Amino acid sequence: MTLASLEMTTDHAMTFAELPADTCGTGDCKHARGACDDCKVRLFSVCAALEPDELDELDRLSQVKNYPAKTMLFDQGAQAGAVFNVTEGVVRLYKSLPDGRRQIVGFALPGDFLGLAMMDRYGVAAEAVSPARVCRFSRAAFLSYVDGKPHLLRRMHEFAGHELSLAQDQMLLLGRRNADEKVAAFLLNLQARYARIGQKSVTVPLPMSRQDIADYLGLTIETVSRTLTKLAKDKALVVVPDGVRLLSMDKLDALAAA
Amino acid sequence: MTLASLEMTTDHAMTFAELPADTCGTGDCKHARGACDDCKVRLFSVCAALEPDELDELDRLSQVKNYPAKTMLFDQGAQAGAVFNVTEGVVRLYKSLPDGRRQIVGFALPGDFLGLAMMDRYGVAAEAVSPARVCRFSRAAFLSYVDGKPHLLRRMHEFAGHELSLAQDQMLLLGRRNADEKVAAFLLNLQARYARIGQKSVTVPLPMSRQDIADYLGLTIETVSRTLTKLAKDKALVVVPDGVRLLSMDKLDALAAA
DNA sequence: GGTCGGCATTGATCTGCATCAAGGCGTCGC
DNA sequence: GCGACGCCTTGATGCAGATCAATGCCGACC
Repeated sequence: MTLASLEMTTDHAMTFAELPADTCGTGDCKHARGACDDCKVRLFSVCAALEPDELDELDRLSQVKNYPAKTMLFDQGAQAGAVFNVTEGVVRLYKSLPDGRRQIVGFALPGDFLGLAMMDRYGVAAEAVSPARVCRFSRAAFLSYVDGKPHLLRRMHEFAGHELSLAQDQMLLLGRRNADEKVAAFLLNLQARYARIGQKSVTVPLPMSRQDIADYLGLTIETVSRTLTKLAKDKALVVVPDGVRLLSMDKLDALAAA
Repeated sequence: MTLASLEMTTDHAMTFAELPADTCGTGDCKHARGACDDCKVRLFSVCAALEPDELDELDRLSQVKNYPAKTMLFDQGAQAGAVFNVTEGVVRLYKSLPDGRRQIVGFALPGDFLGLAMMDRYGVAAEAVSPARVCRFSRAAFLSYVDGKPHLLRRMHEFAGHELSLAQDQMLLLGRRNADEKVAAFLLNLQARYARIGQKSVTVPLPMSRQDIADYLGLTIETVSRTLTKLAKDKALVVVPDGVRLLSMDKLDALAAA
């Protein structure tokens, strides 16, 4: 249900502090009581492990926050002051090298949790790709909340295990697949993730830029573009504004599977 | 302290069953009472979270098992019948594509735990690189043991978070680094891991084959060989039998950092 | 409505690593 | 001792994808 989103300390030297998150008063922050009740992603997220009264308690800790596209939720290496549950929009998680090369390690969709590992520093940076809404919890508060709720910890561990599995799939993709296979696998993967959160369709929205896709697949923007054009020529898909329509699952599956 | 070792279900179709593990009577299996007491890796492993009496209990669940080089501990997609703590030797964890392409997602060293995620199927295959000794626990028994020990679950979650961080580092390496950088980062990483388990040295043993290194770094065996030769020409290291001696941390660091 | 800037596409060329090929070297079995 | 095999190194060549460059497209802003 998720893509890479565990945050934790790494051995690397880190820079920057967490961006100011308490912008209450600017209108994009609410201590929204009862927000959990009609939360669209609750059943997909870690919160599904909680009893109603526990959910109420969590509700009181949460803060709904909106991030416009291209704004940063937190930076790689910053003190981890908060954990997040994405409820709307798409967030990119990435690591960068000093010379600017960037690897996107995952796109977080609604229902995904950022900060699963509850470590004291973020291991990746997170930026809104499209306008995003999140449920924000102070890390300290969330930590003491989890303490004494083994079933929640268990669920978070399950999520973490799933994250790692996806990370390992991505390693296989990055290390051993060619451009066609990478792009096909990416599109089918994204389609399956949309389906799981209730958006089943052969039209796959691509809110992220070609550069983002390239940085996720270990390619260049030109290769992504050419590959999409080639797949379109082969009638495997059609490129539409802000997305693709998948025409031949057979052809795409064949590429993605191997 | 670890490399990729969480095991879990993936979305892929899987084949094979777990290999027969109960070969007691052949001499490579012991229900060794008290094995934990003089365990060399206890303080590095998840077990360090346990109280003496808890350790005794765990001891009774454990089974010491030896795997000769090149034997398989478990296969990708098999029912996860057991979890493991590596105590000696090196284990490779990998995923394969139908056409035989292989990606090693991690090398497990003494202290590393295999099956952290406690899912019902293994997401990767595991094979001994060098003769390996492990502490084996039936998954069901371990699961009920962990149940009611939140501090152990917490520690396993910490390990899982660390694993994911390493996986994300590896994604950056696979997607965005060139051959020189990959090899340098690999060697420094391995050296640091040996140091943490008490083997601090500028001579880094390489028990795995060039093919294994290539499959870990997303390269070919020839490129790994040429890169080592080149680094040796540059006086950054010397290739020695079954390993390398690191001569210039500066040069290697410069490559590995970026 | 026009210009500007960001993003995507397409073409030409280059290059890092893969592929193909040939030995070298150490170890094992007989 | 020596042939065979596995593993590694080295060299020659090829190619997938990177790089360089030009153009198109569209929405924002004045």
